[in-house]
Amino acid sequence: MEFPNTGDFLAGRLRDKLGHDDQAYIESLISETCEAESGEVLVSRGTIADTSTILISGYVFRTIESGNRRFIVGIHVPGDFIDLHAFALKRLDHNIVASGPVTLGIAPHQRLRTALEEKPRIARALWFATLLDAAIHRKWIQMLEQLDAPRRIAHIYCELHRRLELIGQANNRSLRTPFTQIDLADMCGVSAIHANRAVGKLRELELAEIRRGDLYTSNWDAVREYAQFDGAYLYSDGPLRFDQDWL
Amino acid sequence: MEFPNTGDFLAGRLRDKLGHDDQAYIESLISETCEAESGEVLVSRGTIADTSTILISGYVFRTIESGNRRFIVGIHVPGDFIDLHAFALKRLDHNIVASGPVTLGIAPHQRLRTALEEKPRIARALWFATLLDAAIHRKWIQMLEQLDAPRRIAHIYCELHRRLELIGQANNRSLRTPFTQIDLADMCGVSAIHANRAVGKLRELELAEIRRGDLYTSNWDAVREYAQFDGAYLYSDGPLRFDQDWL
DNA sequence: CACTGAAGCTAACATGCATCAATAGACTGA
DNA sequence: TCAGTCTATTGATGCATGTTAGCTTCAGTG
Repeated sequence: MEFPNTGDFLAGRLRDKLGHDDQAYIESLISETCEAESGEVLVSRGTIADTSTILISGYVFRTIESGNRRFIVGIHVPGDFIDLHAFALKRLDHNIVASGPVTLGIAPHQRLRTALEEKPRIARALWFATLLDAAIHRKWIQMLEQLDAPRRIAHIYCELHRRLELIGQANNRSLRTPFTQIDLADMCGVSAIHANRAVGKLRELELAEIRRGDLYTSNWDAVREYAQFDGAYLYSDGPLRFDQDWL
Repeated sequence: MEFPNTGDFLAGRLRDKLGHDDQAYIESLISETCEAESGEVLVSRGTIADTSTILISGYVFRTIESGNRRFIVGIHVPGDFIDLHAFALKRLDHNIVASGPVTLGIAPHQRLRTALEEKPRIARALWFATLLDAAIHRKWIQMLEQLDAPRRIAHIYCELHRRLELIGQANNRSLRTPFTQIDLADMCGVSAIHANRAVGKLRELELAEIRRGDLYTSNWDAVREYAQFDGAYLYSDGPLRFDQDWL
């Protein structure tokens, strides 16, 4: 299986936590890749699947529909397993939707099952990945409890920037996404109009300019301070040393 | 190891998903039990632990301190593993605090390690438990994005009621907790004054009376409808049939 | 080129919530 | 018993955000 930049981004969040051979093994779980268009529902709530999916390029949202409105409860960047839960829980409690064009890797559950049997370190790595998802969820909860709309938007971009950094795809001056202001509103739990005001406020404060989802800034540090961003929850400070501590 | 009502509540969220022998095995992971008082910090952010903890009785909060305010990002009921992450992540990104007096079971990581080696079904059950935590987190995110303060409070009580039901500790007419209005405020991301008004609104609407954390209602269905509560995200509809599907 | 639809933007008014101030009740310890 | 503290409660005021409406900008596309 050939990838755009093999091994560098795949299992991105496990970077430094797995050896090169383990990363290659995870890549071997993928039976095929496919493309999807913006807005396409990749995994539907309630569907019972026999494959799981790795995001290779682009962004996807985890969304929950409720009362004819959509809420975004999470975002994924390349290298993330986006529906590993489907493997253990069988069905998902939410939808997974492409934001912009995406490339996906398909991992049949059969291969995952074999991997869990034969490679305990892989099993722990996958568990770690789901724990990291939970840690990110907790941060979002706190963010929603604590921050006003402009800060929420800034925080979301700070988190994405850090996560892209971890897979070597971050840029010093900008962060390109296909997000609309409606998407930002659905992430922050505010109206689209208010998301627009919040974007305007970041511009007015000369912290960042957000145009069609792309964020431009000359001072990421100032943005991070404004959003009270502390990336410790991403557990990206070096290896977890599974080998010594586990099994 | 003897428990108040052995096997009935422990690994409560795995109820129906594990056989009796597996439940007994999980109980055997506990080396000792201990008590703690209200407000006691059971696990501190950043601490490196070599044990994990099961909640046997009482309630605990997951809290994040930020800007000299406390935010509650999750609640646990008896039967929950409260710091299983500490086993895989080594350190936690948040604190765990007792709400009211609690009884805890201590599971040394050494025993967990052995369990993961020897009992793949236990490993999957623990993974399932952490996935369920993540699903609950996602629901909280949606709740914070969608609902106003009175509905958030109602939703939190609905969730707790359902989770207590799953361990056979729910009551038709009431739900007893040691939560203060300040606790409710910290869960909902509103001020304590506004939490008071939200509680007042539930009273005014004759949906529920909340006094010193205890909720009394004659109509849980009405409360659930008001909070737009749908418990599907708790994955409590029968066994997952690990045996057939996994390994 | 004009048309079209989606996205971005703005204004005006209504509501949710924060904040400050003040009070009352409940528990605790001297 | 009393004082002190935590919790619950209420009113007044201002900011944050929702809602409705209408407008502009821009990227297709005919």
